[in-house]
Amino acid sequence: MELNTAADSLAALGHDTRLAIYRLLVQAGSEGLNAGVISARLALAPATLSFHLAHLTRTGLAVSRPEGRFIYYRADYARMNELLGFLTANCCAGEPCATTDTCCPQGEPA
Amino acid sequence: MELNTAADSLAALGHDTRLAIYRLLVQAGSEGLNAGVISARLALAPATLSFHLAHLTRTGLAVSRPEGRFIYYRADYARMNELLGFLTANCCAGEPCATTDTCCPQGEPA
DNA sequence: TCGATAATTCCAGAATAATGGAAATATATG
DNA sequence: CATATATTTCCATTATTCTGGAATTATCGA
Repeated sequence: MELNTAADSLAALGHDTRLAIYRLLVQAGSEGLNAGVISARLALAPATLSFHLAHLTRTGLAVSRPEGRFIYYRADYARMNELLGFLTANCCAGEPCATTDTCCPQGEPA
Repeated sequence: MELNTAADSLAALGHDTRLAIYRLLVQAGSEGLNAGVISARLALAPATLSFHLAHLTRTGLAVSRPEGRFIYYRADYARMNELLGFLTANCCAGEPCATTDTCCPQGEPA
């Protein structure tokens, strides 16, 4: 993953409202949630929600699927894990990193 | 970790220059790097670097330690892992999430 | 103590992002 | 077909963030 792409994704998550939306999607699982449900749960104006959903979708963190009049959004878990991997990759300068404070509790990722 | 705090941290990482700085710190390990080294490696104006380092420090992702005329910065790995944990917590709506595409390859975190 | 080096703070201009009302698009239902 | 519902797009306003030159603070070495 390019630094540039990772930064875009992190910026997408770096906003209270978008992060709240994203967490709903992560928790919702593979079914996802439609825009109306999200709008109701977070009390967001439709235009505002649309703006943020578009942002999450543009960066690949969320994926949309039309279903009749509704549009369902779900978190792309593969994308999420790529992003998490990017942050920890090549960490700790070769120190045994599972023991250096709490870096990489599962050991240095590939 | 509060949503609000997580969003601030993610926003801090959601900028090309800051993410580049943070990755240098993550790779540098517990010694960290001083501002001059970072400035040289990324070709940043001192004021600009200072601004971004302050941002990373304010959110707790980086920690500074003065050493003579130099100020060393290092990544706070514990903080990083809290943040990563926040993103995946309660994921996948109870589906067996290690098998749902690639969510939580190590299984649902606590 | 003085000059050099490291880094920060101050500041203002430039750029970018967020918000939500209103109009537009699309689908469903009677 | 007409109406209701779901969502998006358009647009203008407001707010926030980024950038880097210049001044400032602090430490080092001769």
